[in-house]
Amino acid sequence: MLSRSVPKRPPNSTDVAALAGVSRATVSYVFNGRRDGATVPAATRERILAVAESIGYRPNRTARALKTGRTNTIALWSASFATPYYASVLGHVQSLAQADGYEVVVVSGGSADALDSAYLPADGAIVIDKKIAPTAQNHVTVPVVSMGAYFDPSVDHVGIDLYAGTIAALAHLESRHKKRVAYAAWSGSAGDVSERKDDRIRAYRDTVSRRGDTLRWLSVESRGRSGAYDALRDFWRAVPPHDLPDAFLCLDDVLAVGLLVFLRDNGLRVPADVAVIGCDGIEEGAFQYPPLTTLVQPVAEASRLAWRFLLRRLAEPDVPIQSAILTPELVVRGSA
Amino acid sequence: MLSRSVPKRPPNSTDVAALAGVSRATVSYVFNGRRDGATVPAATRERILAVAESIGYRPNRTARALKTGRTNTIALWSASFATPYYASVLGHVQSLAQADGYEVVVVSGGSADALDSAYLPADGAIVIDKKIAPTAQNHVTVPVVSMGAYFDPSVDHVGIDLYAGTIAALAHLESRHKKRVAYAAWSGSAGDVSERKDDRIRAYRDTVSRRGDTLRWLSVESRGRSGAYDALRDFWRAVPPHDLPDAFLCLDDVLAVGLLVFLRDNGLRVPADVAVIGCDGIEEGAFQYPPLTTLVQPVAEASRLAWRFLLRRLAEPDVPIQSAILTPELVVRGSA
DNA sequence: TTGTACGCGTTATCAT
DNA sequence: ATGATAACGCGTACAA
Repeated sequence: MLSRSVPKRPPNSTDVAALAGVSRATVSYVFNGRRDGATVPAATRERILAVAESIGYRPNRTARALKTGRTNTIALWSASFATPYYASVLGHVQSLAQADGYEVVVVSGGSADALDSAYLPADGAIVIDKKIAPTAQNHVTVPVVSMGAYFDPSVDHVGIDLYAGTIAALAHLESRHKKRVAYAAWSGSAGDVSERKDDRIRAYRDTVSRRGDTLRWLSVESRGRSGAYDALRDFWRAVPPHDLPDAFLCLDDVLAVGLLVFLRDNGLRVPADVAVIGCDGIEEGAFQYPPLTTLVQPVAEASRLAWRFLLRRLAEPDVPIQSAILTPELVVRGSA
Repeated sequence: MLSRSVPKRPPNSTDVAALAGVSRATVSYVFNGRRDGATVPAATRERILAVAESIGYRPNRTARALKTGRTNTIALWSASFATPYYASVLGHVQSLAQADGYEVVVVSGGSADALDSAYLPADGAIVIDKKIAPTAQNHVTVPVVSMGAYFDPSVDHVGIDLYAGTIAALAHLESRHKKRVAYAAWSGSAGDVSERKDDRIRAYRDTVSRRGDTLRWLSVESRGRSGAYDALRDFWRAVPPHDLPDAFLCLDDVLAVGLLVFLRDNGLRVPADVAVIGCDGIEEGAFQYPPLTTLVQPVAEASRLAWRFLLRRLAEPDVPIQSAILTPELVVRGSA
């Protein structure tokens, strides 16, 4: 006969109740208190806690969730978490949530359907740079906080106004006498870069058009620094020398780094020959050569607000739409 | 009378059953099939699916989890997700898991207790660079796959043998006639750097001692590139010039970048005056100036294996310990 | 303090 | 071959 007992069923409240000589209700009250404010006598309470401790009892989260309708989990949705900017948002949100007793489940790709309250075990969601709101069409039934540069104003949101920021960046380039500013962005699925609704792109389009300058686009197919590097290599071959840009405004810092390194590798002086401005403010940029001038997004603040909005909404489902618009800061370093 | 109905309770299987004129069991069979292989006739099946679709029914994940004991969620544990290497692991694991119908909940910090199966809604966990195994002491009751350079061989694991890799890096430095190699690491909580059990540090200690060379340590208090930068600044001031290292081996690439930039900023030639070797192989390193020589960890492969091990363990709890040890590759670029 | 209904899907067992 | 009945998983919270 093996001493190893049969695969142990985790202890449940019935076990605790039996061993402590009380009912399951009392066990529950010890762990959760009760609505009416009444309190379990210290003696019983201690006894129950002692038993629970000794057999390693902890209330089953799933059962609790089924009964209360709360999972104490939120979803964080972004295109990718392997990207420094989103990774940093995750870092912030996760530590805020964890501090308040919530778990964070990460979701990326897929459709809005994935935010189905029944299907995804989450009480709410923070969605980054994507317009997802509960509608009749999709299955999104949990409260959503929309966050980032591309946000949905019809739900709680923490927007970041990159329109104004981009204009500031363009003004900066103008002050440095840059005449041929190009915009560089990942091509993605959202149609041609030049027609994207992104605030950065709109601001570039509006401003440059108003000035009567030519719109110049660099569309980068493949994600990552090397994707940007390769795209610029091809671009540099394809475009006639007299028509090459003297500055690049980039959708994000990762892209900017790719361009920067290509320019460096090819003996072009940055910013004298070609200036580069990024967006996001990831630490890596400040450690580039030259250090990247960039539009710094207030990630910490945005995360804090997003989390606060979501927590509030969970507590008070009927509060009016919560809104905050933050502004990025143009940090001028060496690259422009 | 408002047309807005009362806050809608999400539809459940009883609703579907009623509208389709069948029992809840049949509804369930349509969604899950039945054990005995019997099949629901096409006619009824279509009817049920149509009803379900029309009222937006989807099986409640929590109830399902309570009954089956499966959440279809796994936990991924690491020290931080805001760091490029861990972020990249997350990216891989998340997309693998999602493809197999699992959600990923991210956990960091805290104690092993957080992996309590009852407390954390997860069927299993992948733990990176941390020794956490189910023991009598903690509440870890779910299967754990230990992954990374610092792993636990008593459970399923995908180890990365940085001992051998570090020796290769040291050999490389020797071939470049570097005589005074220092090891740079984050100080962290695990005691003095020089006494850490990390394979990289052990390999450095063993090798350099055997050669009869001096062990040189740079302990970095504050995380991030700028933490490393500042630490090296202080170090450079404190150490007498004739005793300064001519090479740094770094615990990871982020640290290496910080050192690299300090050296660059201070007119030291890399690698001629001081060589730098990192560890991890994050893309950023290849885009540094000079490009970072580094020990590249096989993240994609390791993630794939970890996920496969976990899936297997969930399906067959009793398989013998699954083990894989991968080797990193020293990629020589400009910095050493 | 306790008995008990409830949240909701699953599945073994029983009935046509 | 089809489908229904009912017990079950586990904690919560109301009525007593």
